Amino acid sequence: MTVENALLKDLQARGLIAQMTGDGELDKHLSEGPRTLYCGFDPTADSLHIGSLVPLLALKRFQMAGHKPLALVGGATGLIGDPSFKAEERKLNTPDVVDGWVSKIKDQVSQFIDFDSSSSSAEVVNNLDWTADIDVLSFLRDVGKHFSINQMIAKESVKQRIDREGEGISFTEFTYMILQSFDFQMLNKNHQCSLQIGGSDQWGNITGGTELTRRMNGNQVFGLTLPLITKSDGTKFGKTEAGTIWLDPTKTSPYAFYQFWMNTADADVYRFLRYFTFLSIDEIEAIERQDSDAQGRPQGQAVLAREVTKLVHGDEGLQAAERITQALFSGDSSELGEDDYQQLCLDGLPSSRINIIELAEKPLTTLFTEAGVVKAGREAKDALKNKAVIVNAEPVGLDQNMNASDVFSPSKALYGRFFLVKLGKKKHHLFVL
RNA sequence: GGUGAGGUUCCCGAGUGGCCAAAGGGAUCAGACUGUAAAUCUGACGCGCAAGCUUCGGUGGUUCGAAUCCACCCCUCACCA
Repeated sequence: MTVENALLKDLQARGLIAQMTGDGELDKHLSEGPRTLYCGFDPTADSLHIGSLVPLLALKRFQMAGHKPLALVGGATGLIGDPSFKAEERKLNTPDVVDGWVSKIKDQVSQFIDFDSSSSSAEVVNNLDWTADIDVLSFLRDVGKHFSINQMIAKESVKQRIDREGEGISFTEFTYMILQSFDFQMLNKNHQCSLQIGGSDQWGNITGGTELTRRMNGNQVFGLTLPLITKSDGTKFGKTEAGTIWLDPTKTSPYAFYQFWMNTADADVYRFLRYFTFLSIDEIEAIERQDSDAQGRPQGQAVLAREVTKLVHGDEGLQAAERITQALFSGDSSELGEDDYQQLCLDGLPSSRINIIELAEKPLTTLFTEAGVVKAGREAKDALKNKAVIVNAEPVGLDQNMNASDVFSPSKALYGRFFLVKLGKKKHHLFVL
């Protein structure tokens, strides 16, 4: 579909439009003036992860184009659980747990959108506010009556739960779609919200909302979904062996976050620049061109890491991440002063304290396992055998395994207390006496 | 409810009495090559520095010896009702 609206054009050029409702009418709708749109984020953990980044940035893209974004935190829907494309029923979290997560996610969401830009100022809303006090009978009569079970069952998003033998869906989760549709209708009524955006897995829930709004409010509203982010090698985006990449800096340090983007495959990096940054398409294409002309190392990953880290963790977080990266990967740690080592700890370089007394009896393999440098002693052993372990620029072999007190003797420590351990090419850990 | 198939180490999947910590593949980790890529090659891959210790749905049993045989139980899948 060809679009006229500048914002939609940009989104399309970035590959950020999976589906749209309204057969071109959304195009006109957005061009006619500032609109209010919303995107929901359910509290399923105490932090959002990078999977939520695309919709979060999309809200910002709309805001920059003059529209008013509402970030909805699902205090109510989080109590129910979205069954869309989920293979199995999820266990319910207790209300106080969800409530705690709501406040954290409110804060997180808030940092991405502008709350002080006159007519397009963002707002954060919580769907618990309009669902908590609703009574069952009203809900069933006023809202439920508009939904056809036949249509709900036919939705692709719940199909595998309906069709598949051995897996079922509870009435609770089945109702999720109605709740989310109700949100859209309420936001339309109270905030003149006319567009909902979300991941492509939300299509069914979103169209449910446009239907309900039309029936209850008589208003035409729109939906737009963003693509599921895929990786060229087919593995799931957003996870590493070490786990999920969270937006919360205490769960994933800015340094680890930066490194995650740094490790993006060449085949994905220019696409990701389109998805995850505000760089213009022209700028991104220029980078791509330069990289393909130049021999050797591309700059795409570094640009991506810098841009996204800055968006999520601000200038300070970016600086911290770059400081560590510079110190560890430039191969020149001799430049670092005592204060710099202090700073690396604060910046989020993994570190642990060591106790000299315990060292005498402790093999290096155990020490590294306990510090979380490796998952099992075997990995450490393997690395030691391969001369892949470097402590303060000095290689350490397997023969030193039972000799920890010598390897980490105070006389060898930098500034009397620091040991920079490198295991393999990418794992760094700071041990402090 | 009936019939059939099956539950093996992170995943897939061999193994039907000792040679089994258990083939093969994937994932992962490390090395070489590189760009903190990709592809490729090499090594490791239950836990443990080691001696050694603990695994093959669960519980008992047979046996010098079981993932492999027996009994019961639990669960999954397929087809039928």
